This record gives sequence, C-alpha cells and structure tokens, in this order.
Amino acid sequence: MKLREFAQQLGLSPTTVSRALSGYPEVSEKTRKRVAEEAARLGYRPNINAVRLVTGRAGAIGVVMGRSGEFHFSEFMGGLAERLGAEDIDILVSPMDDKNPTGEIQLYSRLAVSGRVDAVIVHSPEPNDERIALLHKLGMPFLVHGRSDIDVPHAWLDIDNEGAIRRATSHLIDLGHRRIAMINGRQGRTFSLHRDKGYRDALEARGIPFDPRLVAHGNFTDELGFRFARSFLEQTPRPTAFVAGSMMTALGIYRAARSMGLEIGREVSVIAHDDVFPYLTAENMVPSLSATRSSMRAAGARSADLVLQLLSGRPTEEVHELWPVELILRESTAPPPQNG
Amino acid sequence: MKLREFAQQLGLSPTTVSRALSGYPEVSEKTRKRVAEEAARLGYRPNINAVRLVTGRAGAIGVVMGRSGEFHFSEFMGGLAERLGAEDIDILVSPMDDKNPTGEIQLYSRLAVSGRVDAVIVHSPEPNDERIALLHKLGMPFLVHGRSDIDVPHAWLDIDNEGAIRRATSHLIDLGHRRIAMINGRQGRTFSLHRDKGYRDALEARGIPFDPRLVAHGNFTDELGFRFARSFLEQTPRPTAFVAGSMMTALGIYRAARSMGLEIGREVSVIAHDDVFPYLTAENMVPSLSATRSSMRAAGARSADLVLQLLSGRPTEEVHELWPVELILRESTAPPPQNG
DNA sequence: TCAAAAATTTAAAACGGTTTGGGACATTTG
DNA sequence: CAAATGTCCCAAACCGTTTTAAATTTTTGA
Repeated sequence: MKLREFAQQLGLSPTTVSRALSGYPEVSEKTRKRVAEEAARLGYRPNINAVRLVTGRAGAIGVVMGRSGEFHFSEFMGGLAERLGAEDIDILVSPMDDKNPTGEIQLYSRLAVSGRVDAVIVHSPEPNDERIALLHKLGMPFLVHGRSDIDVPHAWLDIDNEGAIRRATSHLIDLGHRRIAMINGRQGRTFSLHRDKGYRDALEARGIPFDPRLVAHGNFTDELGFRFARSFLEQTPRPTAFVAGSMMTALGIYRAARSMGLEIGREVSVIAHDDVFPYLTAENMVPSLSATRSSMRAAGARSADLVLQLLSGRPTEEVHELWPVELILRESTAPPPQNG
Repeated sequence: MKLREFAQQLGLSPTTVSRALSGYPEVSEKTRKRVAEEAARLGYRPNINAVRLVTGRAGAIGVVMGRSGEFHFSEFMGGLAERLGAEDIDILVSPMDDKNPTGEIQLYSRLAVSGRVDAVIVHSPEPNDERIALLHKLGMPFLVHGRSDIDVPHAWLDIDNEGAIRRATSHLIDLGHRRIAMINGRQGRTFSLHRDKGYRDALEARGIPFDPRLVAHGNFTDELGFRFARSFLEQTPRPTAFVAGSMMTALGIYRAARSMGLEIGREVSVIAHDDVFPYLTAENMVPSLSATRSSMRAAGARSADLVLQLLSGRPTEEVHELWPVELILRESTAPPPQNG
C-alpha cells in the first residue's frame, strides 16, 4: 500500500500522514493517534527505498569483515545487531580480501561513495591507518573499534589493552616468574602494539630485561599458539609463563605444554585475553584459564550506540571510550616451579 | 555527481547514459565504451537508492543471526560475502532474540515486508519450520541452509548429515566399538534429526541396540561437550567412542576424557563434525581429531550463487543441493581397549 | 464581533534515477 | 529513388516518499 492510498482511506493528505508518522509537531495529537492506529491495522509501512532516496540517508551502517579467521567477529556483530535492531537501521557486511591490501582501501572507498551506508565501523586499526584517513577525507562518519595514532580526528571505542597486559604480566612477575613469553596479535595492529607496550613496561618496572626471543606475533589461531609456544618451550631456559592474545592462542599453548609433558598451572602459567564467547569459556578449560576479560558483544552493542550518536550530530572529538579490562585469576597461574 | 550532469558533460541524454551503463542493446558499442570510460574517469555512480526505488529491487539479501554462540556464522558469512562482493549486492544482517520465539517470526515478517531485501537465507531449519511457511506465503524468495520436511516448496543447500554420521558411526563399529555415545546439536533442528538417524541406522545395520542414555542434544559449546561427555563416561560400562556435533563439542570431550585420566585415541575414540575453521583445526588437536568435514565457508559462497539464481528466475524446485561430506581419519579413532 | 495569530492541513516540488513511446538519421530494399 | 527497416538518441512519465510554501481552519485578544 502506498502513502497516497493510505492517506485517502483516512481522508487526509499524504503530507499529514507522513508527518503524523514521523512525529512532527504540526499534527494534532488526535490525528496522529488515528493515523498510527490505522497504519498498524492496515499494515501500511513507508517504502524504505523512497524514504532513503528523499532523505538521503541509507539507514544502514557498514562493517567490513576480514577474511582471515575472525572468530570474535560474530560476537561483535551480535552486540551491534542487538542494539541496532531496535532502531530501524540495517547492518551491511562487506567482505575484504586480506590478501590484497590495495583492495581494502578501494573497498572502503566504494562503500563510502556508494551511499549505501551512513557510517562505517573500522576494525583492528593500525597506528597510521589509511582507512581512517580515507573515510575522514570522504566525510563519511565512522567509528574505530580500537585506536590509531593517525593525525586525523576519529571516534573510537577501545579496551585498555596496554593496562590489561601490564597487569597480567605484573601479576606473573609477582608470582615469581622471570621468563615470561608473549604471543601477541598481528604485527602492526594498534592493539598489538599496546599489548607489547604493557608487557614491556611491566618487565621494565621490575627490572627484568626484555628478550625479543620471547615475543611472537600472528593471527589468533590455535595453530600459531601451538607453534610459538612449542618453540618457546624448547628454549633453555624455557619460559615459565605465557601471556596469550586470545582464547584460541591459549588452546594452542595448552596443547604445546601437554605435548611436552608440562603441566599448566604448575610448570607453566598462562594468562590469555578472553573476549567472552558463549561456546568456549576460560573458566571451563582444564585447568581453568586465568584471563584478562572484556566482552566483545558488549563492545559491539556500545559501538552501535556510539555510531548512532555520531549520526545524530555528536562531535567526533567527544566520542572516545576506553574500557577497563578485568583480570580474572584462575588455576592456570601459579608461582613458577622451584627449579625453573 | 548526478546522471543529469554526467550526461551533459558527455553531450548525451540521461537515457542513453543510463542504458549504456546498464548494458542495453540499443546503444552502440562505441557510445557504450565512451560512457563507461568517462564514468570511471569522472567517478560517476548511479545513486543506489534512486535505482532501488525505481527498479523496486533492494539490492541486498538478508541473513538472520541467532544470538546463541554461533561460531560458524562468521565462516558462512565470509563465504557469502566473498561471492556477493563481486555482484553489487549487499548482505544485511538482522539479529534475532533467541529467547523470544514469537519475535523470530515477526522478525522475518518485518524483513520480508520492509522491502529491504530481495531474498532471505534461513538457517538451522526445523522439520516443520514456521519461517519457511511464512516466507513462502509472503512471496519472498529464500534459500534454506539445511532442509525441512515442511509441505512448502523451498530451495535448499544442505550437507549430507545423515550419511556423514552414518559413516562415522559405522567406522567406529568397524573398529570394534559397541558403546558409542553421540553429542548432537539442538533438539528439533533438522540437521540434528538427520544425524540422529545416521547414527541409529548405523547401529541398527550392525545389530547394536540403540541406547538413549548415550545420546545428548544441545548447543555446540565446549561446556556442553564436557558435561555430556563426563556424564557418559561415568556410566558403567562406559562408552568407548564419541560422535561429536562440532569442534567445540570435541574440545569438551577431550577435556572430559583427560579429566578422568582417559587417553583419547586409545581408551576413548572421538569423531567430530568439522565445519573447517581457520582458527581451530582438527588436524592440530592432540591427538589429531578424526572428523566428518565440510567447509562452512564454501557453503556460504555456494548459497550466494544459489540465491542469485533464484533471483534471476530459476525455479525453486530446481534449487536443491546435497553435499557429500568427507570422513577424515586421524589419531583420535582407534579400536577400543581390549578390556573395554 | 472581527482582525490577527496560531494551529492544522494541503498542493506541489523535490530526490535521482529507469523506462516508454517516439523522432531523427542512416542503411537497406523494391 | 521512394519506402521500409534499423540504429541511436531524446523528452517525458514515473517510482513513493519528504518537505517547502501556501491555504485553510481554529483560537485568541481587544
């Protein structure tokens, strides 16, 4: 049903009906109520594409999905969707070809120019992130999930990676560990750098020399966790503790330790960062996994809020949110063995 | 830049330009080429919302995302996106509140009526799936990922769950196992039923009585894998083998076996279904995990193809695809212990 | 009571494209 | 060489809303 017909049935003009439905003040309360009721009864809904054309708004926000196994992606999306479902705003997912970095910038460019989205969410930024510069230049509103050092104003939501890893590392030092390995995220991402810094600062604060042979970078996969852990554990003296970038990494570390006959929580301590997944929980691992913890789903939900605020005019400079991270100690951390 | 201005710069009428860009035959090859080149050079792109309004097409397909930990969701999406990125079609994600089943049907209804999408993909259907009936009634094209017994024509893409589990179970029987436990997916989903059937048929074919105390249903989480496996292993006699619905379930089973001092691959065999994740691979587990295997990402990509075919008029009845499933044997399966 | 002000409602002009129905020109046919 | 056939191109109508500017009705104030 079109607005025209609907209005006719009500004996009103299209204008009045449109205004009544959009909550303009120029329409009397009585009329508004009648229109709302009849719309519900007759099932009238404005044609979304006509609305989009005339308002110039897309009614959607864009998210670019990396190809390489991002298992936290669906949690973030879940949070986003949860919050955006209430508004009448869609989530538009674009795929990215990780293998072709030039493609990425084109992708963002297309997304921004195409008019399909009103805003974009940028993930896993780098300190000098081209995408941020591009979106700023194009005037497309965007929220960065993470942070960047780039000299371009950008709204962001991030967790305190540096503080989290500093605390985790400090805790391991407090327990008596001196050789602490770290398996971090992909080289070059801001969050990896922040975690590196937290780790180094914690060591430095206690006068423990930084050993580059104890730090590795890579995707958050079980396999890399295993391979790095394995190669670290083969060093002599071997590390007595690990700081892991993700739950999957931790799985790999557990596996590596076991494969070498080492008992987690006694001979090797592990703290991982946990994004909180319904299907894999740190508490249930054996031994239960000590973790720095921050809900990815909550971040998604909050990101939706912030994007909506940006769109309704809140200035970019105001939208910066840094979330603290919990440190939850469980069985996987303990003092190092005496003859470590 | 608008069509008007762009056409003017070319010294052509908007009509001709529009036709040239849309590949109509009434335009000479020479003109078409010139228009295409200039469009690229000047960066002209038709306003997507105007196109949508006038053509009545949404240029997007919808996917409903369940709330409960669906870690395979992002793999499916990845495949979908990969294929749809080439076309000019968006993916629209809607969230679903799992706790409110009435909400689900409303959600699909809204999605269908809203005109935001040209087609919908339905996940994890049930034998008598209300959503399928609804979409059919509303005349919204849709593809079911999975199958349903409902008496409504529907296009679907599914893997041979029944055959996969039948083979997996048969293999365990061949190895000598007699008490085989199965930890399946959520009760009521068609794929769970198919797997149940495959399991029972395999037992029956070898004259092994079906014991309901060896079968459990639930979400694919590490935790449920652990809890069910644990309770099964506490039975006497205990099962000597497990068929697991997912990688996460398998993780839980490994954990349960270990927690009871049982060695996987010697005292307990495990076969799981593997949707193929970049971050957690069956091959890397210790011991490496035997698995029925089918790429979720490939299913997503193919689903995109099939939806496009539906939209371009291929009849629903023709679009049925059943994929065979590989069975890959690794270290987690072996004959049962002699005194089992 | 009546003009002015305020509150409602409406007609018409966008929004930026696609597509229908011709018209102009070039090419073939009888 | 006129008529018939193709090939390109164009003007105008239309998609279904929102919004501006104007018209109408109601309320207010002297």
